[in-house]
Order: sequence, then structure tokens, then C-alpha cells
Amino acid sequence: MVRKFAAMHKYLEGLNEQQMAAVLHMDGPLMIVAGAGSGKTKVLTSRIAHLINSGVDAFNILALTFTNKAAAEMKERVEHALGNTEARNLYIGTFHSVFARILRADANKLGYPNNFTIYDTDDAKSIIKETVKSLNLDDKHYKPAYIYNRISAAKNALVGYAAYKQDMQIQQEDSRSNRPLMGDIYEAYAKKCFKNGAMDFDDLLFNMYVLLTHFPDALAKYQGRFRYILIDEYQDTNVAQYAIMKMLAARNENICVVGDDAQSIYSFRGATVQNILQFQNDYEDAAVIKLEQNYRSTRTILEVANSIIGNNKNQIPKNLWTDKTEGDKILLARTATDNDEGRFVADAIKEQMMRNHYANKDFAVLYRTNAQSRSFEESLRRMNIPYKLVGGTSFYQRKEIKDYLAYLRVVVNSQDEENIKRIINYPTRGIGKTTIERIIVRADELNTTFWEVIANPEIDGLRSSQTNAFVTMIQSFRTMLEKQNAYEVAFAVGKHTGLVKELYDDKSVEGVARYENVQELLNSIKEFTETPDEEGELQDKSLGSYLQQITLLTDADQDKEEDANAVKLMTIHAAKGLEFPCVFAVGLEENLFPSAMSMYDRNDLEEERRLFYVAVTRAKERLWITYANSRYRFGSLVQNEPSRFIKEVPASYIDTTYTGIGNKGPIGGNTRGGGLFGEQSFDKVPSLKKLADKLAAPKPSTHTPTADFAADDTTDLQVGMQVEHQKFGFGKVLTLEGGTQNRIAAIDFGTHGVKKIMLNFAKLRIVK
DNA sequence: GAGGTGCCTTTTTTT
DNA sequence: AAGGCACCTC
Repeated sequence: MVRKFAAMHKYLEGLNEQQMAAVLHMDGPLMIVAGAGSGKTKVLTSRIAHLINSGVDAFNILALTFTNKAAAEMKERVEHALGNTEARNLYIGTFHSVFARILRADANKLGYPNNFTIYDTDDAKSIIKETVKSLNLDDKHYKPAYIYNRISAAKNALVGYAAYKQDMQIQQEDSRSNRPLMGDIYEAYAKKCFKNGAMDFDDLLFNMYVLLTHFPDALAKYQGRFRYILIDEYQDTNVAQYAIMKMLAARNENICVVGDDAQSIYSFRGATVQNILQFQNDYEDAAVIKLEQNYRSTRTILEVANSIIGNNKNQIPKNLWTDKTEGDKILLARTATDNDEGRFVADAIKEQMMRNHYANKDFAVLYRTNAQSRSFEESLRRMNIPYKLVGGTSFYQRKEIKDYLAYLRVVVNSQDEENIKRIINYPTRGIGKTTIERIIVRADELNTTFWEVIANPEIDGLRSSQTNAFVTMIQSFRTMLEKQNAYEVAFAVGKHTGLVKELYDDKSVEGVARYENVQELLNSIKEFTETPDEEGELQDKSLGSYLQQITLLTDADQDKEEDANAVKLMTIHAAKGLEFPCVFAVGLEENLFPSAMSMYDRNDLEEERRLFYVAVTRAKERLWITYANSRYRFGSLVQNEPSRFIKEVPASYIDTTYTGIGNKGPIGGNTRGGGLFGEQSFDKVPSLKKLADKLAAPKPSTHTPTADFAADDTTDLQVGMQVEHQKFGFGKVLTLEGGTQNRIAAIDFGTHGVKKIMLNFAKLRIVK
């Protein structure tokens, strides 16, 4: 039977028994528990291909992925597996983008304009901040970030503001945290967004739920359309997402979820592993298939991963195994500072490329927080190793882009007070703060919108030649909307507002970059309008349609040169679902990883550990774990203990000779505090680059001191200072040790190496 | 109303 | 280290 299928369909080739069962299972609820690297994506794509091949219309299949990128990839792979274009009719996307698309058709049922604006996190926080101020509350105490998270959590649990204010438990929590007016802020914020004709990310889920519960015809329509539903990364879904999917699937119960509780790393976004248990309760006849063979990593890496995750109490038992070879041991490296960590990684990459013939793209550096990227960027740049930063500050978060998009959003949806305020005086046209405030007050008095006050001739007293000019301009763009596509409108906006010219005239380095960014934005809009229509479905090329998508895109999705031969730098969160031959898991320090915020709660700590597990399981062949004794945080140097997770790596799997740490102290047990030890040991094995440098350019035997060289008093010498030595030249103080009478400094003199200098005797000039 | 200066906070992770 | 914001002066 199986063999027959295998002979018939290419997409069934090479599947193991469990994978095959998951692919061939067609009707009824199915849960696939897929361990890391167990061929999950292959199973999902084969399954979709099989459904289509068995006669299911692609139009009736809904697949929800975690990122747009994953969606695009899945579509492509199904297409490839089938060898025809049927896959193009699949409804694949993230929860947010799929729901946004649906709401774009039905938002008016809920009282929103159909081309509602989508607010990103920054937009939302700034509205919250305003709201807090308008309620005369202190935004130092009612911090926008905190409020945003709290509201987000509520919406993701399907708790609206009315329910929020009535919920005893929630009210207690808020009074305990001394924020009794949280509920009022939630209400005011929600009303403001509604009035602006805007939804934040969480509203896309919340309103989708409202739509399906309040409008039976809508529910029936989508239940009829989505007869087969697949959910990827199921462990990262939240209550709202689950409730929606359950409703959509209620008619046919052809719902297939794929997830791994060990990789659940988004609880801060409301995701709950509870959904995995809930699924089995709600669908008692659900088939459950476990994929436990790992095809990705060496046995060493997999064993390490298993033993790390074994420290978690809460988990679904599984036995991830591999028949791969043992592979190399894990390399553990300690460095003195974050900069040294950067240098160490760049050196190791160079060395691996020469020794084992890896390409740039075979490496990934994975960190806990985006802020850690800097030292790696610097060291890679210095060594001319191409790298690509994945994620981080989004293109769409840049000021010039937000300004431009604000114009476009106002043209499409003029209810949006937030974006009007952003642009009404940019470029400056003499409409200041006072005027804006008066308009807001007036709009409140008349219970109308900001736009109505300035656009409606019947409301007198506030319009001026300036506001009139603004209104006329926006209206002229709006008349273009019907006949012209997104690019034509956007181009006109840039031209007539003076936005493009203003940036063009700014010839500073940043100004040029901003101008280029805006050009890039225009290019992306052009590309959007020129992308050919998909078979069967005429694509909407309007500006409204463009804006709908843009907010839900992330940089990772935008990545056109993902195959570019470059080292990838990203957070572990961003690395989910990816794999690399060589992985550096960096910054394994207490307070950083695990994060300081997670240390006092068992669940949070277990999530951090799962995150570490995700990092380790990205590696196919080689894995490095690094940490620094001290690093800069908020501009000042802090000391960190090695992460507790390091101790969870069995010592037998660790290669310590490379860094020289092993025999001199317990793994991860460096309590000496000083950085000398790490620095020295790191220098013992010079990288090939350093070696090459030494051979190529014999160092000058002496340094010619600066003309006015004079030794300074070194009593106040601090780590990090730049000094000049008569013989060794310029250097940087790495560490200081010894008592006040007999201090010894370790100073990095670049080509002259790291020298220990006794400060009592040495003549040093302090450069800065 | 515009523009500049200095102080303050910030970093978890993302749709 | 850097960006945002309040406050200041013109």
C-alpha cells in the first residue's frame, strides 16, 4: 500500500513510517508532535500535496504558519511537489495576515472601515502614552510598554475591556500592582483605535473572533471555504487563535496541528502550551503522531539538546533520536569581554572556513537579545567576512519610512488621527502644537474626528489657510485612489508633499541613507503593483491593499537574498525553524540568558531553557557556546556569572582544549571574576588570521612615541581606557588586578599582543 | 512656532 | 550608546 503510493507520487518518497502516516491521514483531527529536525516541514508540504492529489480543491485548504516567509516557502514546496500550479490557490499565511485579509472584506460588519489601518507596536504604544496622559496619569508608573503587554495579553485571551473591568481576578492583579486604572486605559485605548478606524495586531485576532461569533453568515462562509485546516508551530498559538480555529474547523473537523512543546518560546505573546492538551480534550478521537527521528544534527548535538531539555519539569515525554554519526564535541569558550566574544567568533569562523571548507552562509550567530549583535558585526566587518543581520530594527520602523507611510495611511483612511498628527506639520507648514490641540478638543466636543474638524467647512473657527491647504492636498490624493494603483498614488504623495525633495536636499550621510530608504520603499510599492496576478484571483493593486500587507511583514520576510553567502546574525527567536551547519550560541550568562526577568518564575525559566534548546538544535554539525566575563550594558560595564545552562551540558560532550578552560576549573564555574584568565587562554591558540598577519607583516620592533609623550599617573586607570606605551605603542586596558600598591594591568597592544604591565614601574600615557 | 540642548530611560523575545 | 522628550531660547 505504502509502496504503491511511493511509486506513484514523488512527494511520498523517503518518508519514514510516522511521517508517512501523518501525510496519508486525511480526514478528522490530527496532532503531530514533531521534535526538532524531524522533518516537520516536509511532512506538512507532502500532506498538502497529498490532499490536493487526492481531489481536495486547493481553495478549500487553509494553512497557517508562523511567518510569511514560512508560508511562501511552503507554497513553493507544495508547488514543487505537485509539479503544477494548483498550489497557488492555497490559502496560506500567518494568523495575522490571513485574518487581516478576511477582515478587509468584512470589517464593516464590525463598524470599522474596510480599509482600516493596522497599527504596529510603536503606533500602539504611542497612543497608549497619549491615553495615559489624557487620563491625567503618570506615564512613569503606567508605563506604555507595560500597559501594551497587559492589554495584549487580555485581547489574546479574548477579554475585551468591558470584561476586563468586571473580572475580579484581573482587578485584583491591577490593584496589587498599584495600577487600578488599567481597565480605564484599556477602554480609552480601544475606543480610540476604533474611532481612528484602526486595529492593532491583537485586534486582528480579537475582531476575527467577534466576527465569527456574532455573524453566523460569516462563520458559515468561512467554514464552507476552509474544509481542511493546518496549523504549523502549534505550540506558539494563543487562546484567541485556538478559539478561532476551533470555530472554523467545527463543521468538518479536518484540522491538523503540528508542534513541539519543547520549542514553545512565545508565551510572552500569549502562546500557551495548554493548547496542546486542550486539543486532545476537545477532539477525543484525534490521531496523535509523534515524529521522533532527528535528521538534522549529529548525535553529540542531539544528546546535548536532550539533556538540556531534560531539566524542564513540564514536557510531553518523547525520545528524539538520530542515526547520524557522533560528530565533533561542543566547543565552549569564555572571553573577557563582549568585544572579545565578537573577535573569538569571527576568528573561529575564519578558521573553520579554511580548515573545513565551510562557506559564509554555513554559519549562524544566535543571541538572546538584538542589542548583542554589535560586537559580532564589528569583528566580522573588520575581518571582511560578509554577514547579514536578520531582524532587528525593521525597515518599516525607520522614521522616514513611517512618515511616508503615515501619509499613505491618511490618504486611505482619514479617520486615523494618529497618523494625521504625524504628518500634518511635516514637512513644516505652520501647523503647530497649539493648533493641533485645539482641533483635538474641538473634535471631542463635537464627538467627531480630527479630520472632520479640519475638512468640514461647516465647523468654523479652526480652519486656516494652512489646514485648508493640507486638506486639499490629501483630498487630491484620495481622488487618485480609484483609478490609480498604489505606486502612482505613492509617487504623487512623495512629489507633492515635498517629502522626497526634503530628503534629497539633505546631503549628510544620514540624509542620503534616508533618501535611499524612501527610494527603496517606492521600489517595493512598484514591485507590489507589478507582481502578476495569480491564477484565478485578481490581485488588488490598490494602495489600501498594499498598506494592509506592509505592517504585517517583518524583515525576515523581506529577505530576498536569503541565500546570500553571508554569516547570519539573529536572535534565537528569529532562528526558529532554521538550521545551519555551524552555530554559535553566544552570551550564555546569567541575567542575559536566562534573562534577568525570567529568573524568579519557574515557567519563565523553563521557557528560557526551551529557547536554549532551540538554539542548540539549529546546529547540524558544529556548535559553539560562548560567554563573556563582562560586557557593556546601558553604556556601562557589567560582570556576569556564566549561565546556569552551561552546567546543564554534560561535560563529556564538551571540548575544552580549544579554549584551555577545562582543566583549570569547573565548567561554567569561573568565580575568579577577572578577565585575564579568559583572555590569556583565548590567545594561546592564535587564529589563523592572526598567525597570517604575523607572518606577513613582521611587527615593528619599537613604537615611535608621540612627540609629547609623558607618563601619566595611573592610580585612576580603568578597564577600557586607551593608553600609550613607549615601546608597545597604543593599547587598551583589558583587566586590572592586584592590590592598590601593586596593580597589574593586562593591556592589549594590538600587533604587540596582550602584555601584563606592573603599573608601579611602567610609563604609560593615558590617551582617554 | 521652530530649533537646539541636555537629561533620562532603555533591553527580552515578535505578529 | 542612543534615541526620545522636556525645557529652553530665539
